[in-house]
Amino acid sequence: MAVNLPKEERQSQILDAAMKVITRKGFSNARMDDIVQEAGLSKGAIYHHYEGKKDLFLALIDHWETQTFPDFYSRNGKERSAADTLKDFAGEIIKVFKTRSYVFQAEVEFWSLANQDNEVRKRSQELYEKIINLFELVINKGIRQGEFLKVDSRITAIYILSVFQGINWFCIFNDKKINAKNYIQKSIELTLNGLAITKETS
Amino acid sequence: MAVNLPKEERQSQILDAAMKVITRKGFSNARMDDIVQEAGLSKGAIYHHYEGKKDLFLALIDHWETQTFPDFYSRNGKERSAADTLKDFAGEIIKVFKTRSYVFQAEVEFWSLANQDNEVRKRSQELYEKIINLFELVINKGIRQGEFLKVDSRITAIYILSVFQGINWFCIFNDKKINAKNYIQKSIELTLNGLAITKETS
DNA sequence: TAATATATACCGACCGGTCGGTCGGTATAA
DNA sequence: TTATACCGACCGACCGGTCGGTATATATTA
Repeated sequence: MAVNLPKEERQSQILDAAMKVITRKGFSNARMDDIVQEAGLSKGAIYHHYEGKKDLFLALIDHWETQTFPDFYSRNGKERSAADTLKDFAGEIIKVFKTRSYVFQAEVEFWSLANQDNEVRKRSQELYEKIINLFELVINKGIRQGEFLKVDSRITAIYILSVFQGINWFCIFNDKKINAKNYIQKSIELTLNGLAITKETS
Repeated sequence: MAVNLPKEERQSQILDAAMKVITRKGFSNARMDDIVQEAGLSKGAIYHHYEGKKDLFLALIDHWETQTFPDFYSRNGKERSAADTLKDFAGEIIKVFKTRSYVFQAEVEFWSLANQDNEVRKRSQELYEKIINLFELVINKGIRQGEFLKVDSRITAIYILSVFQGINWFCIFNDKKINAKNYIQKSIELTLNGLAITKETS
């Protein structure tokens, strides 16, 4: 029998296992027994910490938030220009893609389930609102400082979010012609080009 | 008992029903019996036309392609500029969103399942490659005619695809501040701004 | 310090509802 | 008469969840 661990550690262990299994097989095809096996624990252990499969998934959304972009929120430093901050974000995306691309596969699952379940929708939206707000902050700063055109910050934030989500293409499909890093780099260039008041020749 | 229909009509009827149920409940939660009921037929009828649930879903991908953007491919007329053609695409997206927004919800399901199943991945990618190729055609035309910067056409095509996919935000979540039409319009503006050689003041 | 009691963490065999798929049959068309 | 289309009761594998139990940690008492 596994030695008793502090609640937080054990739950983190379970969530990590759930993340692996669910991103690989999808929520519905992921059996609780798969997660049990991946975690190296037992059904009892998991049901001791979570009420059920859905509860576990909801916890996974929060877990995703805290784990995936730990450096995201600290990137909005005062000394950097808005454009540079957005480039930093792009760099973070590339970094995460290289080390933990399952992060993006998880997102696909979030969206799919958000479409079917109100609680998942609510939690997912809360998560994305935070990211959108962060983007808006940067965009508004860029506008204020005369760096960017006077665009609608929320629309533009969703725009950038969507462009970043495009990385999913490279997580799910096989693209032999271009790679994710290239996509993100060129994309952020294009976006900044569209936002900039004076056009840079690349 | 339902009157025998021509194969194509009956299959289309089944696929329409499957589309409705699957976009609402997701593939796994959609029961064959749900589809049976929605179609107003019987299990026997559906299993007569399709080998099983997965086979039905694969057929749905093809069905999606032919049904959703009937006007997409005809939009690339020679007389219109590349920018205008992209604007036309955006207009199509808005039109589809208004009349059949489930189309975009279906895409989320495609991506989710493509991540888990090779056949679904293959078919989905084939579908998207066609769209990407179409976009590339327009982008290359824009470059050739001195309208656009000399960007990588494939990356840019995926970029635009991603921006359009952003409409899913409005299909799945509740955005009280902005709407899908606005998003698409401003987005295509931003994108064209980024691509354009001479900057238009909006 | 050891013995005892209580609470918490963990185990895994088992249950029972669900749902994809089957198949013997009937209706319709050729 | 034959072939095709359609019907729907039924089967059984599968899997989320349960629960009686054991192990470990913590508190209490002698």
